[in-house]
Amino acid sequence: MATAPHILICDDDPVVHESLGLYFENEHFTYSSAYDGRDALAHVVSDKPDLIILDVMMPEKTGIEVCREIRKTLSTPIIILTAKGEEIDRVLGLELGADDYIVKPFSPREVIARIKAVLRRINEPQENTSFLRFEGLEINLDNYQVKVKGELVPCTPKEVEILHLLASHIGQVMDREQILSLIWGYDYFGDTRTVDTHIKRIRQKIYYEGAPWSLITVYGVGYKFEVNS
Amino acid sequence: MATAPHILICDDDPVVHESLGLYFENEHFTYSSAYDGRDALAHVVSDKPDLIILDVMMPEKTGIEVCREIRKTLSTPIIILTAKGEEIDRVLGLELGADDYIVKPFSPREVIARIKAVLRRINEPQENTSFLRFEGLEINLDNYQVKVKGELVPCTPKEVEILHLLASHIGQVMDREQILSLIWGYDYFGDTRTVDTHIKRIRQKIYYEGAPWSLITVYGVGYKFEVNS
DNA sequence: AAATAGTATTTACGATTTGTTCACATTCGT
DNA sequence: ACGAATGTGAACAAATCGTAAATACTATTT
Repeated sequence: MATAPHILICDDDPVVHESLGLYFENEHFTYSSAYDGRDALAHVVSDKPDLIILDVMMPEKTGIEVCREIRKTLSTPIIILTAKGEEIDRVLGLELGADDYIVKPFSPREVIARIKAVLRRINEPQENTSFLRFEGLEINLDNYQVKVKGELVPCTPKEVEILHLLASHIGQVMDREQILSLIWGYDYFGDTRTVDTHIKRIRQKIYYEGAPWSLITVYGVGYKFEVNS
Repeated sequence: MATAPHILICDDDPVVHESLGLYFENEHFTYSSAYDGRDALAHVVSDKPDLIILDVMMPEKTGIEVCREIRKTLSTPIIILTAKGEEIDRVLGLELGADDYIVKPFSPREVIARIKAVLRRINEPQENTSFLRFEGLEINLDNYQVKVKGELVPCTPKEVEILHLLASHIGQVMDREQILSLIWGYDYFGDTRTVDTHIKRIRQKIYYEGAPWSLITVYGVGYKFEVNS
Protein backbone atom coordinates (compact mmCIF):
# COMPACT_ATOMS: atom_id res chain seq x y z
CA MET A 1 0.00 0.00 0.00
CA ALA A 2 2.83 2.37 -0.86
CA THR A 3 0.49 4.67 -2.72
CA ALA A 4 -3.26 4.15 -2.89
CA PRO A 5 -4.95 1.33 -1.01
CA HIS A 6 -6.71 -1.52 -2.73
CA ILE A 7 -10.18 -2.29 -1.42
CA LEU A 8 -12.14 -5.50 -1.84
CA ILE A 9 -15.90 -4.98 -2.02
CA CYS A 10 -18.03 -8.00 -1.06
CA ASP A 11 -21.75 -7.56 -1.59
CA ASP A 12 -24.41 -9.30 -3.63
CA ASP A 13 -26.00 -6.02 -4.68
CA PRO A 14 -24.42 -4.56 -7.85
CA VAL A 15 -25.69 -1.11 -6.93
CA VAL A 16 -23.41 -1.12 -3.92
CA HIS A 17 -20.44 -1.97 -6.13
CA GLU A 18 -21.32 0.80 -8.55
CA SER A 19 -21.66 3.49 -5.94
CA LEU A 20 -18.66 2.44 -3.87
CA GLY A 21 -16.65 2.09 -7.07
CA LEU A 22 -17.51 5.66 -7.96
CA TYR A 23 -16.37 6.97 -4.59
CA PHE A 24 -13.19 4.91 -4.70
CA GLU A 25 -12.23 6.03 -8.19
CA ASN A 26 -12.71 9.55 -7.03
CA GLU A 27 -10.24 8.93 -4.19
CA HIS A 28 -7.89 7.08 -6.52
CA PHE A 29 -8.40 3.87 -4.58
CA THR A 30 -8.31 0.71 -6.62
CA TYR A 31 -10.82 -2.02 -5.89
CA SER A 32 -12.07 -5.44 -6.85
CA SER A 33 -15.46 -7.06 -6.49
CA ALA A 34 -16.91 -10.21 -4.99
CA TYR A 35 -20.60 -11.03 -5.10
CA ASP A 36 -20.95 -13.89 -2.63
CA GLY A 37 -19.21 -15.30 0.41
CA ARG A 38 -17.17 -17.96 -1.32
CA ASP A 39 -16.11 -15.52 -4.02
CA ALA A 40 -15.09 -13.09 -1.29
CA LEU A 41 -12.71 -15.55 0.34
CA ALA A 42 -11.15 -16.36 -3.02
CA HIS A 43 -10.53 -12.67 -3.73
CA VAL A 44 -9.08 -12.06 -0.29
CA VAL A 45 -6.40 -14.60 -1.08
CA SER A 46 -5.72 -13.64 -4.69
CA ASP A 47 -6.02 -9.84 -4.50
CA LYS A 48 -4.34 -9.23 -1.15
CA PRO A 49 -6.49 -6.16 -0.50
CA ASP A 50 -5.48 -3.51 2.04
CA LEU A 51 -9.04 -3.38 3.34
CA ILE A 52 -12.16 -5.49 2.94
CA ILE A 53 -15.73 -4.24 2.85
CA LEU A 54 -18.04 -7.06 3.76
CA ASP A 55 -21.80 -7.13 3.50
CA VAL A 56 -23.54 -9.24 6.13
CA MET A 57 -26.23 -10.71 3.89
CA MET A 58 -24.60 -12.65 1.08
CA PRO A 59 -25.31 -15.95 -0.69
CA GLU A 60 -23.07 -18.96 -0.10
CA LYS A 61 -21.58 -17.59 3.08
CA THR A 62 -22.69 -14.67 5.23
CA GLY A 63 -20.36 -11.79 5.94
CA ILE A 64 -20.11 -12.98 9.51
CA GLU A 65 -18.85 -16.37 8.41
CA VAL A 66 -16.46 -14.83 5.91
CA CYS A 67 -15.15 -12.50 8.57
CA ARG A 68 -14.55 -15.39 10.91
CA GLU A 69 -12.75 -17.33 8.18
CA ILE A 70 -10.52 -14.42 7.28
CA ARG A 71 -9.57 -13.79 10.88
CA LYS A 72 -8.27 -17.32 11.21
CA THR A 73 -5.32 -16.41 9.07
CA LEU A 74 -5.27 -12.70 8.20
CA SER A 75 -5.35 -9.37 9.98
CA THR A 76 -6.50 -7.35 6.98
CA PRO A 77 -8.81 -4.57 8.15
CA ILE A 78 -12.49 -5.39 7.67
CA ILE A 79 -15.46 -3.04 7.56
CA ILE A 80 -18.83 -4.70 7.95
CA LEU A 81 -21.71 -3.42 5.86
CA THR A 82 -25.27 -3.97 6.94
CA ALA A 83 -28.77 -2.86 6.06
CA LYS A 84 -30.69 -0.79 8.54
CA GLY A 85 -32.58 -3.17 10.78
CA GLU A 86 -29.83 -5.76 10.83
CA GLU A 87 -28.13 -3.71 13.49
CA ILE A 88 -28.34 -6.52 16.01
CA ASP A 89 -25.29 -8.06 14.45
CA ARG A 90 -23.11 -5.10 15.24
CA VAL A 91 -21.61 -6.40 18.42
CA LEU A 92 -21.23 -9.83 16.95
CA GLY A 93 -19.47 -8.49 13.86
CA LEU A 94 -17.02 -6.46 15.86
CA GLU A 95 -16.36 -9.25 18.29
CA LEU A 96 -15.46 -11.39 15.31
CA GLY A 97 -12.66 -8.99 14.58
CA ALA A 98 -14.15 -6.46 12.20
CA ASP A 99 -12.59 -3.02 12.46
CA ASP A 100 -15.62 -0.88 11.80
CA TYR A 101 -19.25 -1.05 10.88
CA ILE A 102 -21.32 0.92 8.37
CA VAL A 103 -25.10 0.93 8.08
CA LYS A 104 -26.79 1.18 4.68
CA PRO A 105 -27.67 3.48 3.16
CA PHE A 106 -24.31 5.16 3.57
CA SER A 107 -23.04 8.50 2.39
CA PRO A 108 -19.85 8.83 0.34
CA ARG A 109 -18.24 10.99 2.98
CA GLU A 110 -18.98 8.47 5.67
CA VAL A 111 -17.55 5.52 3.77
CA ILE A 112 -14.38 7.30 2.75
CA ALA A 113 -13.88 8.74 6.22
CA ARG A 114 -14.29 5.33 7.86
CA ILE A 115 -11.88 3.67 5.46
CA LYS A 116 -9.26 6.34 5.96
CA ALA A 117 -9.73 6.21 9.71
CA VAL A 118 -9.29 2.46 9.83
CA LEU A 119 -6.23 2.52 7.60
CA ARG A 120 -4.71 5.33 9.60
CA ARG A 121 -5.35 3.49 12.83
CA ILE A 122 -3.80 0.32 11.47
CA ASN A 123 -0.73 1.93 9.98
CA GLU A 124 0.28 4.60 12.44
CA PRO A 125 1.28 3.54 15.90
CA GLN A 126 -0.44 5.90 18.29
CA GLU A 127 1.64 8.71 19.68
CA ASN A 128 1.46 9.08 23.41
CA THR A 129 0.39 12.64 23.90
CA SER A 130 -1.67 12.24 27.00
CA PHE A 131 -0.85 15.76 28.10
CA LEU A 132 -1.86 18.75 26.00
CA ARG A 133 -1.21 22.39 26.71
CA PHE A 134 -2.63 25.49 25.09
CA GLU A 135 -2.80 29.10 26.16
CA GLY A 136 -4.99 29.01 29.25
CA LEU A 137 -5.85 25.35 28.84
CA GLU A 138 -4.21 22.17 29.99
CA ILE A 139 -5.59 18.70 29.47
CA ASN A 140 -4.02 15.80 31.27
CA LEU A 141 -5.34 12.38 30.38
CA ASP A 142 -3.05 10.68 32.88
CA ASN A 143 -4.77 12.10 35.91
CA TYR A 144 -7.95 13.19 34.15
CA GLN A 145 -7.46 16.82 35.07
CA VAL A 146 -8.29 19.91 33.09
CA LYS A 147 -6.93 23.32 33.98
CA VAL A 148 -8.23 26.60 32.64
CA LYS A 149 -5.93 29.57 33.25
CA GLY A 150 -4.06 27.42 35.73
CA GLU A 151 -7.20 26.71 37.73
CA LEU A 152 -8.39 23.16 38.07
CA VAL A 153 -11.80 22.76 36.48
CA PRO A 154 -13.71 19.70 37.64
CA CYS A 155 -14.58 17.63 34.60
CA THR A 156 -16.09 14.19 34.39
CA PRO A 157 -14.10 11.40 32.73
CA LYS A 158 -16.14 11.50 29.52
CA GLU A 159 -15.67 15.22 29.29
CA VAL A 160 -11.91 14.95 29.68
CA GLU A 161 -11.73 12.19 27.11
CA ILE A 162 -13.79 14.02 24.52
CA LEU A 163 -11.92 17.27 25.04
CA HIS A 164 -8.61 15.45 24.80
CA LEU A 165 -9.68 13.66 21.65
CA LEU A 166 -10.68 16.85 19.90
CA ALA A 167 -7.75 18.88 21.18
CA SER A 168 -5.30 16.26 19.99
CA HIS A 169 -6.63 16.65 16.45
CA ILE A 170 -6.51 20.41 16.09
CA GLY A 171 -8.68 21.74 13.32
CA GLN A 172 -9.82 18.34 12.21
CA VAL A 173 -13.54 17.84 12.20
CA MET A 174 -14.67 14.67 13.91
CA ASP A 175 -18.20 13.48 13.39
CA ARG A 176 -20.36 12.11 16.18
CA GLU A 177 -19.91 8.53 15.06
CA GLN A 178 -16.16 8.89 15.18
CA ILE A 179 -16.29 10.40 18.63
CA LEU A 180 -18.61 7.68 19.88
CA SER A 181 -16.41 4.99 18.39
CA LEU A 182 -13.21 6.40 19.79
CA ILE A 183 -14.44 7.28 23.27
CA TRP A 184 -17.23 4.82 23.95
CA GLY A 185 -15.98 1.97 21.79
CA TYR A 186 -17.18 0.21 18.70
CA ASP A 187 -19.77 -1.84 20.50
CA TYR A 188 -21.74 1.12 21.71
CA PHE A 189 -25.29 1.71 20.51
CA GLY A 190 -26.36 5.07 21.64
CA ASP A 191 -27.89 8.27 20.57
CA THR A 192 -25.37 10.42 18.76
CA ARG A 193 -26.99 13.42 20.40
CA THR A 194 -25.34 12.34 23.61
CA VAL A 195 -22.18 13.84 22.20
CA ASP A 196 -23.91 17.20 21.93
CA THR A 197 -24.76 17.24 25.59
CA HIS A 198 -21.19 16.52 26.56
CA ILE A 199 -19.90 19.21 24.21
CA LYS A 200 -22.32 21.66 25.79
CA ARG A 201 -21.04 20.93 29.27
CA ILE A 202 -17.41 21.05 28.21
CA ARG A 203 -18.00 24.44 26.66
CA GLN A 204 -19.71 25.68 29.79
CA LYS A 205 -16.82 24.58 31.92
CA ILE A 206 -13.79 25.61 29.92
CA TYR A 207 -14.81 28.61 27.89
CA TYR A 208 -13.85 32.13 28.87
CA GLU A 209 -14.06 35.43 27.07
CA GLY A 210 -11.15 35.78 24.68
CA ALA A 211 -9.95 32.21 24.88
CA PRO A 212 -7.53 31.58 21.98
CA TRP A 213 -9.18 28.25 21.27
CA SER A 214 -12.71 26.96 20.97
CA LEU A 215 -14.89 23.98 20.22
CA ILE A 216 -16.44 24.68 16.85
CA THR A 217 -19.53 23.10 15.40
CA VAL A 218 -19.36 22.18 11.74
CA TYR A 219 -22.97 22.02 10.73
CA GLY A 220 -23.98 18.64 9.42
CA VAL A 221 -20.58 17.15 10.07
CA GLY A 222 -19.36 17.28 13.65
CA TYR A 223 -17.11 19.17 16.01
CA LYS A 224 -13.53 20.40 15.97
CA PHE A 225 -11.09 22.05 18.33
CA GLU A 226 -9.75 25.26 16.85
CA VAL A 227 -6.89 27.46 17.91
CA ASN A 228 -6.73 31.22 17.43
CA SER A 229 -9.60 31.87 15.09
CA MET B 1 12.42 24.49 -10.94
CA ALA B 2 13.42 22.01 -13.58
CA THR B 3 16.78 21.43 -11.95
CA ALA B 4 17.81 23.08 -8.68
CA PRO B 5 15.37 25.10 -6.62
CA HIS B 6 15.77 28.80 -5.95
CA ILE B 7 15.36 29.78 -2.31
CA LEU B 8 14.58 33.21 -0.92
CA ILE B 9 16.09 33.85 2.51
CA CYS B 10 14.36 36.54 4.57
CA ASP B 11 16.12 37.42 7.82
CA ASP B 12 17.58 40.55 9.33
CA ASP B 13 20.63 38.70 10.63
CA PRO B 14 23.44 38.51 8.03
CA VAL B 15 24.93 35.51 9.83
CA VAL B 16 21.86 33.49 8.94
CA HIS B 17 22.26 34.42 5.28
CA GLU B 18 25.90 33.43 5.32
CA SER B 19 25.35 30.05 6.90
CA LEU B 20 22.25 29.17 4.91
CA GLY B 21 23.97 30.39 1.76
CA LEU B 22 26.82 28.04 2.45
CA TYR B 23 24.52 25.05 2.85
CA PHE B 24 22.61 25.97 -0.27
CA GLU B 25 25.68 26.34 -2.44
CA ASN B 26 26.78 22.95 -1.27
CA GLU B 27 23.43 21.53 -2.43
CA HIS B 28 23.60 23.51 -5.67
CA PHE B 29 20.54 25.50 -4.69
CA THR B 30 20.48 29.08 -5.84
CA TYR B 31 19.22 31.74 -3.48
CA SER B 32 18.57 35.40 -2.96
CA SER B 33 18.42 37.53 0.19
CA ALA B 34 16.01 39.92 1.83
CA TYR B 35 16.75 41.67 5.13
CA ASP B 36 13.38 43.02 6.18
CA GLY B 37 9.70 42.35 5.65
CA ARG B 38 9.10 44.84 2.89
CA ASP B 39 12.23 43.75 1.07
CA ALA B 40 11.03 40.15 1.39
CA LEU B 41 7.75 40.86 -0.38
CA ALA B 42 9.55 42.68 -3.18
CA HIS B 43 11.88 39.73 -3.72
CA VAL B 44 9.02 37.25 -3.68
CA VAL B 45 7.52 39.03 -6.64
CA SER B 46 10.70 39.68 -8.60
CA ASP B 47 12.64 36.47 -7.93
CA LYS B 48 9.77 33.96 -8.11
CA PRO B 49 11.50 31.64 -5.65
CA ASP B 50 10.57 27.98 -5.37
CA LEU B 51 10.63 28.21 -1.59
CA ILE B 52 10.77 31.02 0.95
CA ILE B 53 12.53 30.95 4.28
CA LEU B 54 10.98 33.54 6.54
CA ASP B 55 12.25 34.72 9.88
CA VAL B 56 9.56 35.76 12.32
CA MET B 57 11.38 38.74 13.80
CA MET B 58 12.15 41.25 11.06
CA PRO B 59 12.04 45.03 10.76
CA GLU B 60 9.32 46.71 8.71
CA LYS B 61 7.08 43.67 8.66
CA THR B 62 7.17 40.52 10.77
CA GLY B 63 7.44 37.12 9.13
CA ILE B 64 3.88 36.41 10.16
CA GLU B 65 2.61 39.46 8.30
CA VAL B 66 4.74 38.67 5.26
CA CYS B 67 3.45 35.12 5.27
CA ARG B 68 -0.12 36.31 5.37
CA GLU B 69 0.52 38.77 2.53
CA ILE B 70 2.17 36.15 0.35
CA ARG B 71 -0.68 33.73 0.87
CA LYS B 72 -3.11 36.24 -0.55
CA THR B 73 -1.70 35.68 -3.99
CA LEU B 74 0.86 32.89 -4.05
CA SER B 75 1.10 29.28 -3.06
CA THR B 76 4.90 29.24 -2.89
CA PRO B 77 6.10 26.96 -0.08
CA ILE B 78 7.12 28.84 3.06
CA ILE B 79 9.27 27.70 5.96
CA ILE B 80 9.04 29.84 9.08
CA LEU B 81 12.21 30.49 11.05
CA THR B 82 12.07 31.40 14.70
CA ALA B 83 14.45 31.86 17.61
CA LYS B 84 14.17 29.53 20.55
CA GLY B 85 12.06 31.20 23.18
CA GLU B 86 10.01 33.17 20.70
CA GLU B 87 6.70 31.80 21.74
CA ILE B 88 5.25 31.70 18.28
CA ASP B 89 2.61 29.08 18.16
CA ARG B 90 3.52 26.39 15.70
CA VAL B 91 -0.13 26.03 15.04
CA LEU B 92 -0.51 29.71 14.31
CA GLY B 93 2.32 29.62 11.80
CA LEU B 94 0.93 26.64 10.02
CA GLU B 95 -2.59 28.05 10.12
CA LEU B 96 -1.28 31.09 8.29
CA GLY B 97 -0.27 28.82 5.48
CA ALA B 98 3.36 28.09 6.25
CA ASP B 99 4.54 24.65 5.20
CA ASP B 100 7.06 24.00 7.93
CA TYR B 101 8.69 25.55 10.92
CA ILE B 102 12.32 25.53 12.04
CA VAL B 103 13.64 26.71 15.41
CA LYS B 104 17.01 28.49 15.64
CA PRO B 105 19.70 27.49 16.10
CA PHE B 106 19.37 24.97 13.31
CA SER B 107 21.74 22.43 11.89
CA PRO B 108 22.62 22.38 8.18
CA ARG B 109 21.33 18.88 7.82
CA GLU B 110 18.03 19.83 9.40
CA VAL B 111 17.44 22.81 7.13
CA ILE B 112 18.29 20.95 3.95
CA ALA B 113 16.17 18.01 4.99
CA ARG B 114 13.17 20.21 5.74
CA ILE B 115 13.49 22.08 2.46
CA LYS B 116 13.70 18.90 0.48
CA ALA B 117 10.78 17.44 2.38
CA VAL B 118 8.60 20.45 1.71
CA LEU B 119 9.50 20.59 -1.97
CA ARG B 120 8.86 16.90 -2.31
CA ARG B 121 5.53 17.23 -0.60
CA ILE B 122 4.49 20.11 -2.84
CA ASN B 123 5.66 18.58 -6.10
CA GLU B 124 4.69 14.99 -5.80
CA PRO B 125 1.18 13.98 -6.72
CA GLN B 126 -0.86 14.85 -3.71
CA GLU B 127 -0.98 12.20 -1.03
CA ASN B 128 -2.92 14.47 1.21
CA THR B 129 -5.95 14.90 -0.99
CA SER B 130 -8.00 16.52 1.72
CA PHE B 131 -6.06 19.76 1.42
CA LEU B 132 -5.81 21.66 -1.85
CA ARG B 133 -3.96 24.86 -2.50
CA PHE B 134 -4.01 27.19 -5.47
CA GLU B 135 -2.94 30.77 -5.92
CA GLY B 136 -5.22 32.71 -3.63
CA LEU B 137 -7.35 29.68 -2.80
CA GLU B 138 -7.06 26.98 -0.18
CA ILE B 139 -9.57 24.22 0.39
CA ASN B 140 -9.26 22.10 3.50
CA LEU B 141 -11.65 19.20 3.84
CA ASP B 142 -10.33 18.26 7.28
CA ASN B 143 -11.30 21.64 8.66
CA TYR B 144 -14.09 22.33 6.27
CA GLN B 145 -12.43 25.68 5.73
CA VAL B 146 -11.94 27.65 2.55
CA LYS B 147 -9.50 30.53 2.33
CA VAL B 148 -9.43 33.11 -0.42
CA LYS B 149 -6.30 35.27 -0.49
CA GLY B 150 -5.49 33.96 2.95
CA GLU B 151 -8.83 35.11 4.32
CA LEU B 152 -11.26 32.61 5.73
CA VAL B 153 -14.44 32.55 3.69
CA PRO B 154 -17.43 31.03 5.48
CA CYS B 155 -18.78 28.19 3.39
CA THR B 156 -21.41 25.61 4.21
CA PRO B 157 -20.40 21.94 4.30
CA LYS B 158 -21.97 21.15 0.93
CA GLU B 159 -20.20 24.10 -0.63
CA VAL B 160 -16.83 22.97 0.69
CA GLU B 161 -17.44 19.42 -0.47
CA ILE B 162 -18.47 20.39 -3.97
CA LEU B 163 -15.62 22.85 -4.37
CA HIS B 164 -13.16 20.27 -3.11
CA LEU B 165 -14.54 17.64 -5.45
CA LEU B 166 -14.21 19.86 -8.52
CA ALA B 167 -10.86 21.33 -7.50
CA SER B 168 -9.40 17.88 -6.95
CA HIS B 169 -10.19 17.03 -10.56
CA ILE B 170 -8.75 20.03 -12.34
CA GLY B 171 -10.08 20.50 -15.83
CA GLN B 172 -12.26 17.45 -15.67
CA VAL B 173 -15.91 18.10 -16.33
CA MET B 174 -18.26 16.49 -13.83
CA ASP B 175 -21.91 16.26 -14.68
CA ARG B 176 -24.62 16.95 -12.16
CA GLU B 177 -25.39 13.28 -11.66
CA GLN B 178 -21.78 12.55 -10.82
CA ILE B 179 -21.63 15.40 -8.37
CA LEU B 180 -24.87 14.28 -6.74
CA SER B 181 -23.63 10.70 -6.44
CA LEU B 182 -20.27 11.66 -5.01
CA ILE B 183 -21.46 14.30 -2.58
CA TRP B 184 -25.01 13.35 -1.70
CA GLY B 185 -24.77 9.58 -2.11
CA TYR B 186 -26.21 6.85 -4.23
CA ASP B 187 -29.57 6.85 -2.48
CA TYR B 188 -30.35 10.47 -3.17
CA PHE B 189 -33.04 11.41 -5.65
CA GLY B 190 -33.40 15.12 -6.00
CA ASP B 191 -33.43 17.90 -8.52
CA THR B 192 -30.13 18.15 -10.38
CA ARG B 193 -30.64 21.91 -10.46
CA THR B 194 -29.77 21.90 -6.80
CA VAL B 195 -26.17 21.62 -7.92
CA ASP B 196 -26.54 24.83 -9.90
CA THR B 197 -27.60 26.76 -6.84
CA HIS B 198 -24.62 25.53 -4.87
CA ILE B 199 -22.26 26.38 -7.72
CA LYS B 200 -23.76 29.85 -7.83
CA ARG B 201 -23.13 30.40 -4.14
CA ILE B 202 -19.61 29.02 -4.31
CA ARG B 203 -18.81 31.40 -7.16
CA GLN B 204 -20.22 34.33 -5.23
CA LYS B 205 -18.12 33.49 -2.23
CA ILE B 206 -14.76 32.64 -3.73
CA TYR B 207 -14.48 34.59 -6.94
CA TYR B 208 -12.39 37.73 -7.20
CA GLU B 209 -11.20 39.84 -10.12
CA GLY B 210 -8.20 38.20 -11.73
CA ALA B 211 -8.41 34.90 -9.91
CA PRO B 212 -6.18 32.40 -11.73
CA TRP B 213 -8.83 29.71 -11.44
CA SER B 214 -12.57 29.49 -11.96
CA LEU B 215 -15.60 27.26 -11.95
CA ILE B 216 -16.53 26.83 -15.57
CA THR B 217 -19.87 25.75 -16.94
CA VAL B 218 -19.72 23.28 -19.80
CA TYR B 219 -23.00 23.83 -21.52
CA GLY B 220 -25.13 20.70 -21.63
CA VAL B 221 -22.63 18.69 -19.61
CA GLY B 222 -21.68 20.00 -16.21
CA TYR B 223 -19.05 21.96 -14.33
CA LYS B 224 -15.28 21.94 -14.03
CA PHE B 225 -12.60 23.68 -12.04
CA GLU B 226 -10.05 25.35 -14.32
CA VAL B 227 -6.68 26.88 -13.63
CA ASN B 228 -5.16 29.47 -15.95
CA SER B 229 -2.12 28.09 -17.68
C1' DA C 1 -29.02 -3.86 51.02
C1' DA C 2 -30.80 0.74 50.69
C1' DA C 3 -29.75 5.41 50.18
C1' DT C 4 -27.09 8.72 48.12
C1' DA C 5 -24.25 11.42 45.17
C1' DG C 6 -22.12 11.85 41.03
C1' DT C 7 -22.38 10.77 36.02
C1' DA C 8 -24.25 9.57 31.82
C1' DT C 9 -28.02 9.27 28.60
C1' DT C 10 -32.25 10.29 26.64
C1' DT C 11 -35.82 13.22 25.37
C1' DA C 12 -38.08 17.31 23.94
C1' DC C 13 -38.50 21.62 21.81
C1' DG C 14 -37.30 26.05 20.11
C1' DA C 15 -33.78 28.42 17.44
C1' DT C 16 -30.88 28.41 13.79
C1' DT C 17 -28.62 27.09 9.80
C1' DT C 18 -28.61 24.90 5.69
C1' DG C 19 -30.54 22.80 1.60
C1' DT C 20 -34.02 22.70 -1.98
C1' DT C 21 -37.22 24.24 -5.07
C1' DC C 22 -39.50 27.52 -7.77
C1' DA C 23 -40.07 31.35 -10.91
C1' DC C 24 -38.15 34.18 -13.95
C1' DA C 25 -34.12 36.28 -16.40
C1' DT C 26 -30.33 35.35 -19.19
C1' DT C 27 -27.27 32.88 -22.02
C1' DC C 28 -26.01 29.34 -25.23
C1' DG C 29 -25.91 26.55 -29.38
C1' DT C 30 -28.10 25.55 -33.53
C1' DA D 1 -34.63 33.60 -33.58
C1' DC D 2 -35.82 29.70 -31.02
C1' DG D 3 -35.76 26.16 -27.59
C1' DA D 4 -32.99 24.27 -24.17
C1' DA D 5 -29.74 24.97 -20.56
C1' DT D 6 -28.09 27.79 -17.04
C1' DG D 7 -27.87 31.96 -13.69
C1' DT D 8 -30.08 34.08 -9.94
C1' DG D 9 -32.84 35.65 -6.06
C1' DA D 10 -36.26 34.60 -2.87
C1' DA D 11 -39.38 31.69 -0.50
C1' DC D 12 -39.84 27.58 1.60
C1' DA D 13 -38.72 23.05 3.77
C1' DA D 14 -35.76 20.17 6.17
C1' DA D 15 -32.13 19.02 8.96
C1' DT D 16 -29.26 20.04 12.66
C1' DC D 17 -27.99 22.08 16.86
C1' DG D 18 -28.14 24.08 21.80
C1' DT D 19 -30.08 23.64 25.89
C1' DA D 20 -32.54 22.22 29.83
C1' DA D 21 -34.81 18.96 32.27
C1' DA D 22 -36.04 14.22 33.15
C1' DT D 23 -34.50 9.71 33.54
C1' DA D 24 -31.22 5.95 34.05
C1' DC D 25 -27.15 4.26 35.55
C1' DT D 26 -22.98 3.31 38.72
C1' DA D 27 -20.22 3.34 42.52
C1' DT D 28 -19.78 4.48 47.15
C1' DT D 29 -21.29 5.05 51.68
C1' DT D 30 -24.29 4.05 55.40
